[in-house]
Amino acid sequence: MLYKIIFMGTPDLAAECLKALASVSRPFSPKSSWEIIAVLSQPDKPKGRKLRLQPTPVKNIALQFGIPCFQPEKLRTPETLELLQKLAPDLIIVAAYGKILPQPLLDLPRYGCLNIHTSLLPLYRGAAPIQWAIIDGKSTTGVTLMKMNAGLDTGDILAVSSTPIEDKDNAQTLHDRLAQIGGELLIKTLPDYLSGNIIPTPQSEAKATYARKITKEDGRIHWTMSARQLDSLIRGLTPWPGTYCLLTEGDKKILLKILKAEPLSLTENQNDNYLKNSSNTPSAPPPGTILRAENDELWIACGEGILRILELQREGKKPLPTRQFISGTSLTIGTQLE
RNA sequence: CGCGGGGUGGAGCAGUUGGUAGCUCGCCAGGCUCAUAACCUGGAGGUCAGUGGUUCAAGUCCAUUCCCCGCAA
Repeated sequence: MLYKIIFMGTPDLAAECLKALASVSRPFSPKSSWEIIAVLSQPDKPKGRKLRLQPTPVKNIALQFGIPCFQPEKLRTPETLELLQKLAPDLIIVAAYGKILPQPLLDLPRYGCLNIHTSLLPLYRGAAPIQWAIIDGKSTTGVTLMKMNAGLDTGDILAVSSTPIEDKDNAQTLHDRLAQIGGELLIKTLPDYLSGNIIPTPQSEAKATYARKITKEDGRIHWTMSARQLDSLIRGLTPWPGTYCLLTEGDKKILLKILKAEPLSLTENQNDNYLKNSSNTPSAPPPGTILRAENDELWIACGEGILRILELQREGKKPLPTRQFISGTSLTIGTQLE
């Protein structure tokens, strides 16, 4: 039996899964194997400073493996549906495609449509599960393979694979790991699914949470948050869209990106002492105050605790480690960031 | 031609109306110290991104090329 598969996806994560899937060429049982007969990806979009058109990561992989790649503007057209009907897939696999699949498409393949989602469903349904898991300070996340239905990431679960979120993980490192795990989970689960050895498990609606899309505004640092929360926020939004605050310089406010930081690990007591001693005011300095700026140490007062900045970037300039940033910029203790 | 910032010793920056190129680090040597990533003294290291032009004189003004980055996507 040769299973004809259509793969739908767009960004790096999907490209990694496609690569895994396409690399397994040998039959998974004496009489069975699969073939990716076509790939669907979003239309190329302008990127970069010059707004040049660039192929999607999935398209690149498709080209590399010589798989036909289609990039329809819309799925809900007779033409697109007809195209897919002619391809007559036995199975469709979707990974971060970027569009909702209409019901006729979900019903088209004999084995349905499977989706790879980078969270432990029913947690973090939606667009940005990786980021939100980090931002929320979760200790574990993972990848879920599920059978798609009309809802948003609401389908029955076929398999999961989990991974711990390390203190040093950011959205990039976690993404890369989940992409690899996702690919492995896919090629490991698919044979069992196709031979009917897996019974899909419904998700618990009561436990479901939603991971809404990230915007640039989410990267605005609010110093009233705790140092720990800000650390999670920074890691969750790295490398995109990044976090930033504003520094007043003369009569201008310049954008300051915070690329890397960590909560200062002092005891509560030391913390309090520093907060009191470093300020001219009798009470603790308000959140956003620079408490220390020398060598590798750049300390900012937060709503709770102190954030130690490790790497930052001012607008128009390159990213710099704290030490080098300080050597060229005069940062006065007591200055307020906003 | 989407808007904007910038390319100055090894790193990061300053350089005012054109007139001897500075600062914070780093590096090298010496000193202080029980010791040091701390402190003191001295030192090396730059055809100021490239090219052309204006001028008695250009890092600075004009033109142009290359490269980096923020916004926007």
